[in-house]
Amino acid sequence: MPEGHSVHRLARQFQDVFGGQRLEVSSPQGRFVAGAKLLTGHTMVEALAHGKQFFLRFEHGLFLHVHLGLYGAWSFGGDSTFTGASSIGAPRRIGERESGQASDGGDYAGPPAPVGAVRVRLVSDHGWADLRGATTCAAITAAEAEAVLDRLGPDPLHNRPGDREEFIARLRRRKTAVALLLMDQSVLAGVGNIYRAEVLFRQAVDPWTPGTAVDVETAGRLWDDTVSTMSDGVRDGRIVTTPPSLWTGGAALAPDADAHFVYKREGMPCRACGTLVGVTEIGARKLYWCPGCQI
DNA sequence: GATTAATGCTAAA
DNA sequence: TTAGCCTTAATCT
Repeated sequence: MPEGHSVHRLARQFQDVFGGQRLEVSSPQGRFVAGAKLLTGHTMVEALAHGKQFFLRFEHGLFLHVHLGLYGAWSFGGDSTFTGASSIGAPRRIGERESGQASDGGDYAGPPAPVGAVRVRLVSDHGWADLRGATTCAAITAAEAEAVLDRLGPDPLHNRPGDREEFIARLRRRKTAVALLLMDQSVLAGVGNIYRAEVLFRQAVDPWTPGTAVDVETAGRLWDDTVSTMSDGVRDGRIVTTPPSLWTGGAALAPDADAHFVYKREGMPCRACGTLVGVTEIGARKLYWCPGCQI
């Protein structure tokens, strides 16, 4: 379920806590035993994210490739060089949250016994990470990693030179509905169902507009707003697309009920115009939108 | 205790 | 277009 911002946070956390560390790699669940053998005992030199694809590069040239899919998640723990145990990925209660077994003392005695179906366990001298429920988990070569990246569109969280123009071109090349194109990872890498709905609302774009009918200026605004809202998501560790003025009680943090404009708000009045928010299925996913604002 | 839905994607039909 | 993947939390009986 995580969108791109969660995967970028993962890459940052893996770089911080495992970068340059020699890792023991195992598969308590048993489904990744062969891959684990190829990686165990090697040093993780770099953690990378592009869209929702996640890679760990090891010093001998192989990569661990992970895609969390709909319900994958990592959980962590370790000694004081870790910021405390946490989990990132599918919601374990509300968004991403601390999983509660932080060990902040200096008496780290190794990882706990695996709970549930742990596909991969990584263990360093200072901590551990467990992966559950991922769609993709593989040990691959540099060429194979390159092939995965080649299929993807620009990632708004990288926002490299030329990315904005590339997105605009890819969006306007196809007559598919813009709501589908925003979730097409070859057009835009990292956006999922929440950012899709929220950015379309914020930019007042009709979700059924064909890509070919989106003007350059509007396409540019979609990119810019995606960069902005997803960057906030990386910083906050949750998706908040509403401004503080809409948070009840003047709260410093957005209450969950106030965090979105349309996502999961079907039947409730639009925060801007009062029209009831609608929901429909498109591409086997739910699309939320305001029939009043997004003409 | 059983069922369903979820921030996703692939491959088969 | 549909089934399936494989996990958890929330929502039912």
